[in-house]
Amino acid sequence: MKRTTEKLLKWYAEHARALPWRARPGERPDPYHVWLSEIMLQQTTVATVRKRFDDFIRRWPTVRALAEAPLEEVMAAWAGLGYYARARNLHKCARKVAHELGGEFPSTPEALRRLPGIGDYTAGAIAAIAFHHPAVAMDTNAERVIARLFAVTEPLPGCKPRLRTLAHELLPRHAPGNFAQALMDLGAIICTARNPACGLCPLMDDCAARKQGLAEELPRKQKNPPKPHREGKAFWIDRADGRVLLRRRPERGMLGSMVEIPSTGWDGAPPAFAGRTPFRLEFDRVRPDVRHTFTHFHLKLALYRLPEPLEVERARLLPLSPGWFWHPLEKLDTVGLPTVMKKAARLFLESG
DNA sequence: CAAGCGTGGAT
DNA sequence: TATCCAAGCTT
Repeated sequence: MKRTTEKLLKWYAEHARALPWRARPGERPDPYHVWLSEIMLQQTTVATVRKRFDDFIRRWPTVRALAEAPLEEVMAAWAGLGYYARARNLHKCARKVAHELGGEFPSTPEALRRLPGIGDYTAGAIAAIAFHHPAVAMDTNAERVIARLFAVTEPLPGCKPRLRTLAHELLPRHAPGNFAQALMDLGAIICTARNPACGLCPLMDDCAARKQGLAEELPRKQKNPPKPHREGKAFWIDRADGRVLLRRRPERGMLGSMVEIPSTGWDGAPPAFAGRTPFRLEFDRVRPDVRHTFTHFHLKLALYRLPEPLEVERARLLPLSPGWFWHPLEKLDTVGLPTVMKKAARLFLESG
């Protein structure tokens, strides 16, 4: 085994973070736990996942239990975590494992890779961590550590194949799981994107970037394009019996399969209702506006509410499209609103 | 294969 | 306020 790898594993043995989805020393990790945590952690901070992982495990202790759950419940449980395609794929994947694979996750990267929501990184991570399969798991941490260790100056994503090859040369076949997690912990604690703590790094003597004074600027990558500003309107249509009109968004696109307060315009799509406002009703403006930033644009959402709640008999006459539904206000917390809609709902409730 | 896809925290 | 970043995947 390479000396660098030995140093890394020794450091990990002493400094590994204790995380809810990690097995205790000597115990076998549960592939279901590893899989769920890896999906949650895609582009999401450890701090955020820490708060949500246990909720899922408690509610659905096994992949079979998760497969039995209605999609709507899984989406609601995922609300606030973002990148909602992950939740749809999580559910699809659970059903596939439960119904086509006998409830057992595959153990090779190739087989894992065929499951929904599992790409190259996640396949490698599950195989290495849960099944001790000799695979590398190239996430942004691993890429950053390796790029610095070998002073790879070619920018991402072009250098990805080279980084993978270099990582593979360090991979200890007897401890692929610890190697993967060691790279991630080192990247998260020491070899951080900004202000790396090179003075504390167990690999400082081996690091080519440090020797060349390049650590902070590697890996190189293109700048993100600026985010445009968009605007939209959301409508609070409540009923005298304490229900509010909501709708489930289509599966494809922004906030796919999530519940929203009827709104229009902000994603560039035409409104789902005819006329300027839903059902040509009259509305009062509610202040302030909601401001929210998505992956690729800033949103300013103007809020409108009815002057008075609709009488139930009159509300029944509204021609609701499929996907629209009256929801009890006291259960608003459990319906699973995405964050932008949670912000809007809060302002509506405070205004009424 | 470049673009689309959430959110919260740090700077 | 603006920008970047965080255990990426899909089309």
